[in-house]
Amino acid sequence: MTDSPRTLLQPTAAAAIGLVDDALSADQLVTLVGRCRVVYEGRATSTLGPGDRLVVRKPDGTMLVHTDEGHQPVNWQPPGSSCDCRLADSGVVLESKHENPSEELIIRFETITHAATFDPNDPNELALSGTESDLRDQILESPSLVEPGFEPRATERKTSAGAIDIYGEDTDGRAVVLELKRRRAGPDAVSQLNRYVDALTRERHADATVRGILVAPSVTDRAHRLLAERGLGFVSLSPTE
Amino acid sequence: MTDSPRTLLQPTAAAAIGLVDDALSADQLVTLVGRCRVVYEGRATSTLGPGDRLVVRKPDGTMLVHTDEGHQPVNWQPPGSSCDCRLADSGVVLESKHENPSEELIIRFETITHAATFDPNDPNELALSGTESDLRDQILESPSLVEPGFEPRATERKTSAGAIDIYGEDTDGRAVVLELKRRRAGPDAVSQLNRYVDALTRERHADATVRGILVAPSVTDRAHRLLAERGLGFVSLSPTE
DNA sequence: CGTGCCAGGTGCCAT
DNA sequence: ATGGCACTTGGCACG
Repeated sequence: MTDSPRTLLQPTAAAAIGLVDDALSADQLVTLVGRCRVVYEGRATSTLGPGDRLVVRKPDGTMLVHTDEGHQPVNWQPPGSSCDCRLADSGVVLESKHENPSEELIIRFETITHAATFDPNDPNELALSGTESDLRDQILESPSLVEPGFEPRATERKTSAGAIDIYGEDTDGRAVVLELKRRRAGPDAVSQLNRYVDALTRERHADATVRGILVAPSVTDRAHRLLAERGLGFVSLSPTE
Repeated sequence: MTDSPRTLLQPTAAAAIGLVDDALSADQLVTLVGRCRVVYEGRATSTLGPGDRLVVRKPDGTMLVHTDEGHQPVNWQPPGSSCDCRLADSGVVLESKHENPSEELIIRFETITHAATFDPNDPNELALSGTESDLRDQILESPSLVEPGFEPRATERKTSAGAIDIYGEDTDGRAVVLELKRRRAGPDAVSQLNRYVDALTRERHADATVRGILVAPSVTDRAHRLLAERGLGFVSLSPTE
C-alpha cells in the first residue's frame, strides 16, 4: 500500500500544507525548499534568521534543516519527534516537538519553492568495514601483531573504570590492557587506557604490574608524551591496509 | 544572477543528468530521490544495497545520502568534494571524490523519482546559546558561583597537556583549574581535568598543591568516583537557568 | 596544514 | 532510562 510520489513547484501555502499533512499521515518522507526562519529550544536555544533552506521530515520523526553549506544540518529534531503543520500569518509553519529530552523546533516559511513527498522502501543495511571492531578481530586472529607471545584472554573485560577493549597476557604472564583506536590517537585515548590500567592494578592488589598498550595507526606528539609519562606502550596498527 | 528552481518528476536518466549538470555548473543545491546503491571508499569502506533514498548535493561540495531513518546520513562526502554525473548501464551515476583525506563515493541510481535544483540564498548565521562558552562567561561574570572568593586569572591558559578552560586562585592563593562541561559529565571530563592538574603541578615544581574542579550540571557515578580518587572537586552549574 | 576539544553531537549496546 | 564509548564523527580555533 504505497502512495505515489508527489511534487509541487511554488505551491500556495494551502497546497503545501495539504501535501505535508497527507505525507505525515501516510508516513512518507517530505522535502521542502524555501525561505524560512527557525527557532529551536531544548538542550540549548537557537534562532536563525530568514534564508533559503532544505527541510526534510522523515517518517521516524526526524527533522532536518539544511543550509547551502556543510555536512551537518543547521537545526534538527531527533527521531521520535512529532510534527504539526499549519498556516500562520499566511505562511506555512512546521512545529516539531520531542519529549525526553524536551525539545521544540519551529520553522516558519515565507516562501515555498518546492515541496515533494515519497514513500521510501529501504530494506538494506549499510555494510561498513575499517572500524575499531575490525581492528579487534585482526588482533584476535593474529595476536603477535601486538607483540610476540601476546595472548588475548577476553574482550570487553569489565573493570570499575569501564570495559577493556582487549585483555590478555604477555610471555611473562603479566596482565596486558589494550586500548584500540581505528585512527590516529590523541590524549583522550591515552587517558582512557590509563583509567583501565589504574582500575585493573587496584583490583589485582598493587604489586603485580599491569601493562597498558595503545593500539592505533599512530599517535600525536602530546599523546606520545603522555604514554611515556604513564609508562604505557604503543603499537602501530591500522584496521585495514 | 540566480537561476530558476527546477523540478522533475520521474525523469529519464538523460533529463536527470542534464538537470544535475546544469546545477553543478551553476552552484545550485540538488536533491535527488530514487532507488540506488552506494559504495564508499576512503577513511573506511562501505557498501549499501538497493533502496529508496534522498541524495543532496550542496554547492560547497557536500554530498549526503539519507535513508528513511535517523538524523545522520547513511553515506556522505565532506565539503570540497568534486562531483561527476554520468550515464552508466542506462542509469544515473554520481561519483564524488575528495582529496586529503582521499575519499570516493559512488551512487548508482536504478530509478529517479524526483530531481530538483534551487539556488540557495542564506545570509544569516545561527545564533546559539547554552554552550560551554556561555557557561564560561557566567563564571567570569560571577566567580563566586564556583566558590566564595574564587578569582579567575585566565581563560584558555596553556599547559603542556593543553589549554585550561578557566585558571584562577582560591582565597588561600592556591592555583585552581576549572574544566567546564555544558552537560552531565563522564569519565573523559575527569581525565581531561586530571591531565591539566598534573601538567600544572609539574610546571610549578611540585609542592604547591593545584586544585582541580569540574564544573558541569552533574556528573555520572563513575565520574564522581574518579574525581574522589584523584582528589578533584565538583561544582554543579548549568549554562543557562 | 596538524593538534586539541566542543557538540543541541548521534548511534549502539550494556546494565 | 542511563551510562560509557565509537564515529568516514564534524566543526572551530589556534600554533
